[in-house]
Amino acid sequence: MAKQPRADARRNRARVLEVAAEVFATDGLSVPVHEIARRAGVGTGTVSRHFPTKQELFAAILLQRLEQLIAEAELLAEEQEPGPAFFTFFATLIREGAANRGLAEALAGGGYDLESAAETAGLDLTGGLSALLTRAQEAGSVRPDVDYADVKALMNGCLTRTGAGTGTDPEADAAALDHLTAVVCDGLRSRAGSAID
Amino acid sequence: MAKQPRADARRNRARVLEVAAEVFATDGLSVPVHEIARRAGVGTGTVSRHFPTKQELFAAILLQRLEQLIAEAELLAEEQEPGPAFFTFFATLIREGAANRGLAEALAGGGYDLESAAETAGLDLTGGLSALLTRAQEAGSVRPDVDYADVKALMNGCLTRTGAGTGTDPEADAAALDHLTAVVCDGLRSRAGSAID
Amino acid sequence: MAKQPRADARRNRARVLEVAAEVFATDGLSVPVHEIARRAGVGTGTVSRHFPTKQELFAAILLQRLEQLIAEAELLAEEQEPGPAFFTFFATLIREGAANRGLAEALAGGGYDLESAAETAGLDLTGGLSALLTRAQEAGSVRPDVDYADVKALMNGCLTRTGAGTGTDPEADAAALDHLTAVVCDGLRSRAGSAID
Amino acid sequence: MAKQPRADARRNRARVLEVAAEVFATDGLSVPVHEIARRAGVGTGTVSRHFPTKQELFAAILLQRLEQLIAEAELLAEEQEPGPAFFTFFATLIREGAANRGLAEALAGGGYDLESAAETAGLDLTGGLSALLTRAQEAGSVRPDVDYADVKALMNGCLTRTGAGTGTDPEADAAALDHLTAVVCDGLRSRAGSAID
DNA sequence: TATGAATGAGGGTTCATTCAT
DNA sequence: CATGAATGAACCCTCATTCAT
Repeated sequence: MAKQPRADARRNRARVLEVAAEVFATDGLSVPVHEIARRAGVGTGTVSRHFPTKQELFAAILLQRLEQLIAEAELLAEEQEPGPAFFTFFATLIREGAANRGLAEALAGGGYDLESAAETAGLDLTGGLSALLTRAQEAGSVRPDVDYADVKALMNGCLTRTGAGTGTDPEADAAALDHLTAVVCDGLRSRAGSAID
Repeated sequence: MAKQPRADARRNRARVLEVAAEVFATDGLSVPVHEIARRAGVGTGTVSRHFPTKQELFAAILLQRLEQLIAEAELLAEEQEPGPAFFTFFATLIREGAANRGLAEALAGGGYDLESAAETAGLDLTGGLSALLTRAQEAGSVRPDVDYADVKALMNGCLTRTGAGTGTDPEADAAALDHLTAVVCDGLRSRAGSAID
Repeated sequence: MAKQPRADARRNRARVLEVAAEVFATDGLSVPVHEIARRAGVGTGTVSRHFPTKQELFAAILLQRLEQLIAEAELLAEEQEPGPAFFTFFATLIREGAANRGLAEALAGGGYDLESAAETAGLDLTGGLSALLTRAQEAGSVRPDVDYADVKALMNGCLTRTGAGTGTDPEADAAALDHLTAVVCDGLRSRAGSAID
Repeated sequence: MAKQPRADARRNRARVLEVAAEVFATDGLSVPVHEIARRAGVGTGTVSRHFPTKQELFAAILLQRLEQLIAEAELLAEEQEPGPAFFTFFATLIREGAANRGLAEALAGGGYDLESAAETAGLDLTGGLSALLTRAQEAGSVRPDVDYADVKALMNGCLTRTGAGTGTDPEADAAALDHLTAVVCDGLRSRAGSAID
């Protein structure tokens, strides 16, 4: 059992995480580190000490969130029927991403390779979602010819809807996003053949 | 007899466009202008002469491509039934974007406002796709409760599938993309109600 | 007890100011920021940190000097008769500008809008000099048909005398400048009619 | 007698001179060479062929003007009394400079050493003005304790009045300039002692 | 450990001058 | 000769990272 870091160090680390999460969520991953330090009320050096690289800060933020999401996935897997579990989780991810610009950027692959970071960290979003997907497919709730990558792509697509609709009515945006989510879920459920008419 | 620009200038301009198109397609819109100049074997000033601003270089490349695509859209609108016209064009856009990281970034809105650039240039991708969509909906080939933004979002989503394709087997990637496209088209076609089961 | 900036930062800032003041005084406002950094023995980023913009560096140097000069003007206004107060201050400005190419450039309006920068900073050179002028005119020490712009122009004129002084004998230059200043002051004092004879 | 350049070359040279004179007069010496070529309807290479360096273009323009002015000075010297000759020429220079931003910049020493260029070219503005000045001083029309450099400085001063008054009423500007000129002439005429009151 | 100042490479753009056509 | 495209150094500014205090 490793020695605990000093209490103030732990507090600072937590504070940086908290602020960075907010800032990345609001403004995306390209916010200068400097800005995060400023808002957290610490020096830039403090950020760098805890997260030697901006990428590592991304990882800490995003993987932390991912971990919670995976936990939710597991809970859903236990508590609900395969179909609803999958669809609920899918919608959750989308709402999450819509509320979190940085997460959306990372999921879309822009400028930060979340997937491999997760893998390195031993997290398995892929696994969590994959498991839900597979079960839903086995239960016949989701068409069998889609895979994890497809689902992720559809999720990313939904997320770009939000990006575009800035400056208008946030409630309308949210409604439109929910509607699109529903449409996509419909598509995933449908068992139709797929010739192009 | 219009006054032609000098032959060597045309060659260089073409070379810059060609190289930039390649580089943007491969590496995205954030490659330094300097790098494009280097690969084209010209000085940075030469790039700036032909395209005074990086944005104008984007425009030259992307709008040229867009123009062709819009022409295709119009052709399809004339020659095919509403449904197939829409779905074919949708698939075309996706294949195009998948082969072109820069285009995909621009379509997704990251770092370059393609939409308004197109508008300025008198191009109307929105209009082209919108028209196809509306007609397909009127013909009953596409569910009536999706709009242009939804379609664009789904397109963007498909495009992120490629991004993830970790370079293993390009043919498999292309096949997977086509499959996803087909799935999405299915979804757009389905007339089902949309309760989350 | 106000929070002091760090000692080394203060030293560097001071060093940059000092070097920049020297360099601008000697070589004018068009010296590259890079050069100032080099001579100060710091990186370009250090200059930018303290003075985010070249203009702000100008401001820091010139307004500081201006502030002192305005204070002098106010002191003179209180302690001396209107005439001497005005003429002394006028001569002071000229000597100052003669020793400071950057200040002279800024006063002449070349490349940096000192006037409006001063206004923004709450400084009012115009006001200071204007007030002295008006009072001297009311006291009958300065001919009533000149205005602030005239005075400023005459000052600028005197300053170009130095510019020409081809480096031969600095003492002789200074003497010549003082003499010219005296001549101009004579002219401002004279009450004669002004037909061109 | 050297061989004449080709007729079209002579025409081009003349055209460039003409346009450059206009442009420098209007916009100052910092206009890009490119812009002059463009307005003259020639290639940049043509400008460079005739005037290998921007400085040489300055010289050609400004010295040509200077030559005319010197001729005027000589004419005045012959045809008028010493005093009026001097004052008239002085006023002429000022009006010239006020109408010619480039000339004013050069006279003020900003970015181009007109004086030494003139010397190199065998022109002697100094001489022309100096001669007028000396004669006027000998005739008792100008105070004896000013020299050529003083006069030039006063002229430059007058010229900065114009620079400042942009954007308002051009006629008022011209009137103010004439008034200032008259004031300065008064000062040059005055025989008063010059203690600072 | 925390700080935040220092660093310096890297970005896009401009322009006097050169040189192939 | 004329052309104007090509050049590339120079400019100012940004920011992730390092390191003296």
